[in-house]
Amino acid sequence: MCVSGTSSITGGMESSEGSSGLVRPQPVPFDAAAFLAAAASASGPVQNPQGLNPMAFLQQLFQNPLQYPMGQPPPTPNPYFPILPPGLTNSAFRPPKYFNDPNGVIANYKQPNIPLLVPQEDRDSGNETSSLSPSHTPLSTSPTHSFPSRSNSFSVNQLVKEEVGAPPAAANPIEKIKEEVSKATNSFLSPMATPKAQNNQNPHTPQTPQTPQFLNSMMYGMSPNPFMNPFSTGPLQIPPMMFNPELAAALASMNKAELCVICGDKSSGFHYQALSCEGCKGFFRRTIQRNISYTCHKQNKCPIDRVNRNRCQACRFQKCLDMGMSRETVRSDRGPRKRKLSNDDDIESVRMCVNVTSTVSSSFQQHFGSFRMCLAGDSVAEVLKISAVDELRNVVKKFLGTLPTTGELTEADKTALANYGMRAFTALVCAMFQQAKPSLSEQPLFKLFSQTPKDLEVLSNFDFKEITDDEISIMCASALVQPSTFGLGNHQTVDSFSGQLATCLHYKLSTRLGVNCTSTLVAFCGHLQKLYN
DNA sequence: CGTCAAGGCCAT
DNA sequence: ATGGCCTTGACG
Ligand SMILES: [Zn+2]
Ligand SMILES: [Zn+2]
Repeated sequence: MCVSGTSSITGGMESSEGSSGLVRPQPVPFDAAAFLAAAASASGPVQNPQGLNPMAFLQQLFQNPLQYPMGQPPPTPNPYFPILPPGLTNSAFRPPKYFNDPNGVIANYKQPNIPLLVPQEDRDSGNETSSLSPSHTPLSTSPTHSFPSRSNSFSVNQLVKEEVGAPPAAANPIEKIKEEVSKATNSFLSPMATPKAQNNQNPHTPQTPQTPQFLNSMMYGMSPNPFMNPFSTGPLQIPPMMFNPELAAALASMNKAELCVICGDKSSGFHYQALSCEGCKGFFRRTIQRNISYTCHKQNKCPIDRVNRNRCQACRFQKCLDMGMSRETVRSDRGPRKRKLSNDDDIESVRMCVNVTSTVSSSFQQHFGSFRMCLAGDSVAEVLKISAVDELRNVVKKFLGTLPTTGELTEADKTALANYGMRAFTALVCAMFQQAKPSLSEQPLFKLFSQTPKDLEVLSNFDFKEITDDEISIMCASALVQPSTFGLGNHQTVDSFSGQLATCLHYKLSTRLGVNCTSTLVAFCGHLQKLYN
């Protein structure tokens, strides 16, 4: 069941040199007909009893082939596969009633707060900026300070817009942090990916189903927006959504939820976490707000439908609860919802990036050597001298052991990450060094590539020449910390940390590339994903 | 700015 | 009390 450390990447390939190579994992065949039959005959949300490959199901839907980006199906059946049988329209992928979620895995999924290795006590003492600056050369063009610190909109126009403001000299260290924040706001702090469908359509032509904003909620229960983490698989552990627009569209179209799950009237969206009509919404709110209790005068079995829903308040309220309406989401105080993000959070976000980056970067250089120093001098980075897969796996596991959060994973999980990510890791390192200094491709590490030369081709589309050591470290760590790894015991931690790494990379790129950081990050993530095919 | 999901309003 | 429609505020 779990990925053992022995032989999942090193296949039985005998290369002529006798060195073990990195083998591309292959997708396994999938019996789509059997799965569709099971789906058609099911009366509720379909379980995935055999742990079948979800991508193959979607492939059936869309004749064009989709690649399964993770290479292999999950080793254990995934009971949360949320595909409904055709014809079941009143579907809402919300816990607790619409998922098979007996243990509340989805309903209770939350991103944990990851403790950082860097202590935070001197957060106000103002020495932080020194760690910001070394690799941060101020943008040559005039910085864009005059943007509001938190923009509510994200548009290309705004990004492309040139600002010609004089940079205010920031003497106060805290001002410098704020300056960092505001500089990063329009690139680093804005959404990484806006998977907008092309909406240049004629308003009179039938609209192709757009991906609703709440698709993430439907797919991921209460988890945070997966679009913010390009690597996230969500608790369902399906392939990263960012690179599967078809997957998103398919699930969106299958989630045409129109009816109130309580009375069957036309629904007006989610209310108190249940798909419901205006009537049931108001009824539930009044009941909770005024703390009313009802009694059924029959057997607590009154049918609730559109015409009869007012016959018995007790049974209606009970059905509201049964269908998943939550008391907690009725606001008791009249006040507005609390905002989740503030300027302080922006500062905190930048601080997190700085801390995580410095930890990862120093550990990376300690284990694998410095990219920039290798290019500058005659010394060859240690990583390039690695000649055997087992050796690489050991160093990688040691590296993972020193990172925040992955250091706390079990040995088996670290092994799983190393096995899954080693190929991409090697490809990244080789591509970086080769691009910057072609003569280095004589080094032993490149020999591990004899079986998969295409990896370097894939990465040749990405320009690594100007890259910094910090960025390399984060990129390589990202290659290893992939939530789509199979057999993880602690998937949640990996998912979360992969998001932090992506955020760090986004931030680092923003200090070097300004407004181009987002597109660069997305491009990198896209290329990286191909290495797991 | 548009969407989602909260509360409020008020004719029925 | 109900529920169709409106306003509001957070979020992306
Ligand atoms: Zn209803
Ligand atoms: Zn009743």
